[in-house]
Amino acid sequence: MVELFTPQLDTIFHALGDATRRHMLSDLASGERTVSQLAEPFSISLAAASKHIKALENAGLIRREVRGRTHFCRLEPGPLASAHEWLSHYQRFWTGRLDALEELLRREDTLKSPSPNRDDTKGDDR
Amino acid sequence: MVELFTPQLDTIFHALGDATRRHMLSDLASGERTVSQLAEPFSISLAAASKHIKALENAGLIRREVRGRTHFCRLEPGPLASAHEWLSHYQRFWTGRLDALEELLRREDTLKSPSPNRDDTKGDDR
DNA sequence: CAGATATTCAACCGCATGGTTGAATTATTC
DNA sequence: GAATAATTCAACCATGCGGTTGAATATCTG
Repeated sequence: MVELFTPQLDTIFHALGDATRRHMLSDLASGERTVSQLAEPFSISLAAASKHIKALENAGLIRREVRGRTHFCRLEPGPLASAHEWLSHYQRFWTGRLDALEELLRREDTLKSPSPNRDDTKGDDR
Repeated sequence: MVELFTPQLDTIFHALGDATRRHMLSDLASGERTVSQLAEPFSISLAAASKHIKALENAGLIRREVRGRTHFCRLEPGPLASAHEWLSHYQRFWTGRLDALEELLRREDTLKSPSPNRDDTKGDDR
């Protein structure tokens, strides 16, 4: 179907909406990192970093493996793929390319006939 | 550089982190909508919808054109493309494929250290 | 002009967020 | 066993968010 599991997208996009967390992800792109390593570039407390990491973990964006007293984090690609896929749905808007489905929708729109979904024909045109 | 203009990504991803706003965007994908039309599917006040719309506008995700007393909103693809592009940096993690940028980074990496893959254990004792 | 329509503004509420600090937990090391 | 290291927990604080309601601002219409 067109729509993904939206509550997950909520937490994924929310996690991505913070520069610190995006930076952590980009750090994790080059390999496994411990909590302290992830926290190091920022001038925030370790507790604050821990919360960020938990947000990422909660969104499924990273996975944590505890070895001894150290927590190692690794990137988990699935949710990133989901977000990417959701955005791909709008790709036609910046590429200008239409696929079959979009062409259909667009045809209806230019014909100005009542759409299948919402027939708000009460509005005047200009 | 790998990173886009991060403050913009903050607001873009934040705007996308709400199901109501994502729904509005998907509505706008089939064409121009007024504020009331955008608000209609949800059981929230018009003022609340207005705030959502302002968040989308603020992130540059939509553009507003006022004709008479009615505000028409249209999708603005640029920021969506930015978000999509940012996520694309991580595409290799779920496709297993390397893009050009990654190949470059990786080439540098393999030149520096013998470890070919992403395990860069730097001087870690034990 | 009066009234209806479309939308925003302003004040408020409850709750989540991102930050802090200090104590607690768990694991390693001497 | 005691000290140190890695991380979380708990309490707290300021700020922002998503929601509400009621008034305000334009604009269209009769």
